[in-house]
Amino acid sequence: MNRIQTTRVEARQHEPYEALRAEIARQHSRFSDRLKVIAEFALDHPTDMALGTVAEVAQRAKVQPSAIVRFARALGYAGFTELQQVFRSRLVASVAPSYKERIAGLRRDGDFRNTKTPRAVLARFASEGTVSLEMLQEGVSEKDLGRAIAILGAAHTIYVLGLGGSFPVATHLTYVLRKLGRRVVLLDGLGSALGEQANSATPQDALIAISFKSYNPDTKRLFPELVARKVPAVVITDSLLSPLVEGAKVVFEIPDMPEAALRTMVAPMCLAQSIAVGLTLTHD
Amino acid sequence: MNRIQTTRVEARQHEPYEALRAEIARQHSRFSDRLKVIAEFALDHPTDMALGTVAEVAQRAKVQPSAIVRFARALGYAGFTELQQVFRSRLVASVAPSYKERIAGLRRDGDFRNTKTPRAVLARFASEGTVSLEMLQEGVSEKDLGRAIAILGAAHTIYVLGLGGSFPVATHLTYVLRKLGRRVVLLDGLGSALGEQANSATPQDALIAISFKSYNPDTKRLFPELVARKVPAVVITDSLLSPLVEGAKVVFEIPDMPEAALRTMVAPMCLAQSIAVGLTLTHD
DNA sequence: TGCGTGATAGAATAAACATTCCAAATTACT
DNA sequence: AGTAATTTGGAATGTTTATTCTATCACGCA
Repeated sequence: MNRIQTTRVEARQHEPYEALRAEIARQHSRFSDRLKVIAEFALDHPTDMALGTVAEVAQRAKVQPSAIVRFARALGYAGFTELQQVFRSRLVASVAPSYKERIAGLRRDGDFRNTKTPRAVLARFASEGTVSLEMLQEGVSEKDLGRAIAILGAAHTIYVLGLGGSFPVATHLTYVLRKLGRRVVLLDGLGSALGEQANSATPQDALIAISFKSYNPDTKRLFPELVARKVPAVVITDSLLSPLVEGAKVVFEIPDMPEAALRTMVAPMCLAQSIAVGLTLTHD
Repeated sequence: MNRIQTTRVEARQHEPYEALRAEIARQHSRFSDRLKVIAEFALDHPTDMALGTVAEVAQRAKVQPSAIVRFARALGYAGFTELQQVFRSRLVASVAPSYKERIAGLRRDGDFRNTKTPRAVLARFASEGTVSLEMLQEGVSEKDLGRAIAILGAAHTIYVLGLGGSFPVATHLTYVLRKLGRRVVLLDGLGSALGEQANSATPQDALIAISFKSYNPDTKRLFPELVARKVPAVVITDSLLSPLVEGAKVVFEIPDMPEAALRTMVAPMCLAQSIAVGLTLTHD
């Protein structure tokens, strides 16, 4: 009985499931013995109801499979399968809403669809940026950050690789690192000397590479070379399937947002800055 | 809100699913075409993988059911059913919004003040970024945006001036503008030729200049020159007392945040991007 | 005690399902 | 260019799974 009240708080999020709970509670007294057993089991073990087969649920609830089906029918469903969908909706609702769902939520708030005025464009990019920052905060682990900082902190010289759309991130990172007194080489490919710029990198140095879809060809080419030369690499990219993942010591994954008008560099910039500033902590 | 954050964190700690993600990423390059498609689908739609039947998943991923099974076997599982258990474990792990998580969430929020761990640094910068994006949205007027876009839209060539800490914003703006097919000159001072780079600017062109405290000396010198030559100027800076204000046609003021550890370029980046994309609207 | 009503267990059945198999197609190799 | 090897699509297969059926059981009532 308590159970029903306490979960009420979340009722709005998974409506159908909560409605089912209420219905089961309401009908409980009218049920036959066996149905009562099943009703209690269902309220206590919603996850089992969602994922188990009829036979499994029956065994756990210590009843016959047919009783489970009768239970579903008693609640007005065509069969167990239909009832199970409701329990599954609870799982789906509880899982961390993906980028897609969050954006969908945002769109409902603002008038995102009609990106007709400059102001709306700004609003859209600002919102996307906010979401991406939130996701960044949640998605980056203390462990990865620590390892990245350790690698860069131990480096004699830090090589920064970020071309094309990622170049602003690279320049910003370079700027901050230099402000903090680090030796930094920005691999900017100036004079088509990208390879030569990276020639002096050794295993005592470190590489931090930034690249997103569609990955810059020069980045794609140079990164494996440096990895092959045993230069420890920290990577900021958009997918574990990125060409920069193989051989990297640490990978920060910043997934792209679906339906984004244009990739926002807000999160990568923020992460880069955090890594750089994080370097100062180890030296206190 | 708490729930979302904590489940994300837990998901990362939750071994089997994350291990599977890593394994899929590791093997991705070795997979055949069809298997690659499925691998990407699996990473993108874990919930579908958890709850769907082979036929459903196959349909959604636009492959044959048999390919799904082959995918599971390629990863070392006996079949799809076994693979699916791993995806289901993610759902199970994400449910259970117990008091445990709330405590974890609260502690993170409490950690906010003392910026001692890399994670706290990230949290701080991300929060600052979020705030600055909100303020940007509120502080920028439709009118200024429209005027800035009109000026840049009418320009034959757009000159972008942003040095020092603002250089990343300048490179990003340049990148986006060029993607959109604009003629852009990035005044980067390469080879100490800043003045020469700007020589060709005329009143038919436009200048967009970005600079923040402490204002870059070269920017401070060059900007008035261009204004004197009647090049219409749009400015992004931090104060109306900035050296870039005099002579500017439009000024976007993005004040520095009090107690900011380091100026975040998040808002300027976002504004720059919005202006650039806003240019496309007038041409529809 | 005997009859009737409804519940139940367990087997029977039918549907859904994952998996396997094989021919065709594509790719790699000689 | 020809052959082997791999990949792929789609139907066939065998298994699992939900559902239905029926005989039996429990219980209330006269």
